[in-house]
Amino acid sequence: MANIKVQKMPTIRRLPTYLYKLSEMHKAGVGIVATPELARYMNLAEIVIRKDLAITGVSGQPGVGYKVCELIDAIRRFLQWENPASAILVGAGSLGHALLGYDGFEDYGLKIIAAFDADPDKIGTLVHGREVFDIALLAEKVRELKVELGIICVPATYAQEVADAMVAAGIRGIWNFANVSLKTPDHVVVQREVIAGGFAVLSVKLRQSMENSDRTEPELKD
Amino acid sequence: MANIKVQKMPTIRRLPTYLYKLSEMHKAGVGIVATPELARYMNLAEIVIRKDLAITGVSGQPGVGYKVCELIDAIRRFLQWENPASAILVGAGSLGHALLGYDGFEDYGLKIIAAFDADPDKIGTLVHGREVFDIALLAEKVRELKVELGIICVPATYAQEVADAMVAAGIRGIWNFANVSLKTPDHVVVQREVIAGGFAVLSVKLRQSMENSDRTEPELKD
DNA sequence: TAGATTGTTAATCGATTAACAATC
DNA sequence: TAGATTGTTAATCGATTAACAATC
Repeated sequence: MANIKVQKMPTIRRLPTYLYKLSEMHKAGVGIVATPELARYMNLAEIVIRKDLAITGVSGQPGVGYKVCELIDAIRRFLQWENPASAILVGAGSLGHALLGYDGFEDYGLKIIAAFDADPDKIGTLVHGREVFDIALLAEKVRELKVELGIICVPATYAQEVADAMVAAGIRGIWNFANVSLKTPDHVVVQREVIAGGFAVLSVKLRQSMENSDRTEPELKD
Repeated sequence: MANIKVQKMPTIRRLPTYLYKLSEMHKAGVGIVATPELARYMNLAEIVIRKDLAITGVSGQPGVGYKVCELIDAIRRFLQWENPASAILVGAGSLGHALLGYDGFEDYGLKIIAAFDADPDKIGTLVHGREVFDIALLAEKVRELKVELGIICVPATYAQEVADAMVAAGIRGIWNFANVSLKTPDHVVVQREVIAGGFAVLSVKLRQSMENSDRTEPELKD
């Protein structure tokens, strides 16, 4: 099952955004940042920012703020992004392409070093500089390259067998973009990404926004 | 600010997954589904499933289960996915391609009808059957095609100006894949998608999994 | 009637928010 | 000292889980 429950999920999900903003500030030569500025950037209340940053263990200076560098280091340490984990990606379709093309992952402790596919037309090609191998070579390559993570971008129907192959090859963590919940042994961790889930939230927000405007501006028409 | 707060977020995020599974069952001719089966599929406790389904308003039959069709309809109604909303997408890079290429959105009440980009090399091309227009034509096309939603897939630096253009053109909802929080007027709803956030969660899960195995199998070595 | 499942009510748990003292 | 911000403690709120009666 590998049913690890993570606490402070909302905070953890925001950490990459802090990291991005802080890196920008660092590049711009800014050394100190205080809660109000981050609150404005994140569109969140100040108290949320302070609680979020507390998770990393850094302490700021009352009346002043936090050291940008310290925060960057602490977030990267908290997420274990100090030395990038190497990953392989299975499924060189359009989503696979998109993930292979995203440079930002390097900053996020993720290095996708190879791709795999079952389609003979794709095997042997290069996608954003990474070779696409025959899926049959998965186990071999994973062991050879000492890969820890697997990213699944295949259609739902094939996702479980790909996961099984990854597990058999010794992978410890799976980032699953396919539309199924995977069954894996306890020592393998799975994170499922449901992009449509975000769209569902947007849809509900839209409905609420309509309802609100109906209530607050009822007689705008005449 | 448009700071709409949505309750039962976790449930809402799972609805598309139920919808997918239920549609599969429907196609396979299954008429009734009970909690235990969904619990197995979702890797969740039965009580979670029942609470999730309750949000849609359908009532099942004790001892039997829920009607698959009823659930499908109710979920689609709840999310207002009965008649698809039309959307335009800005930024025909690799992520834009991936979203344009994802067929599943049709089932999820989303119809991306056109794309926009600033790159002259991309303008005029077709991506998965949709034309890529000059970003300068955004307002015109949005009004002409009566578009309600905008999807932002441009680099963080350009995201705010794209959002401003969308708002000016009359768009009511923005799905934002760029690495910034957008500022929009109150009547415009924004949903930000931080894909790296999922990876952050995976990273924390991995750490916890390591810590667990350290604790439970301490003397495996000898 | 027996077995299975729903759906309600209550209990627990964690996350969010508020207030404010401590610190620079 | 005055102003700003941190970080702690407590209060509120909502989500998750458990127990079980009601229903088929």
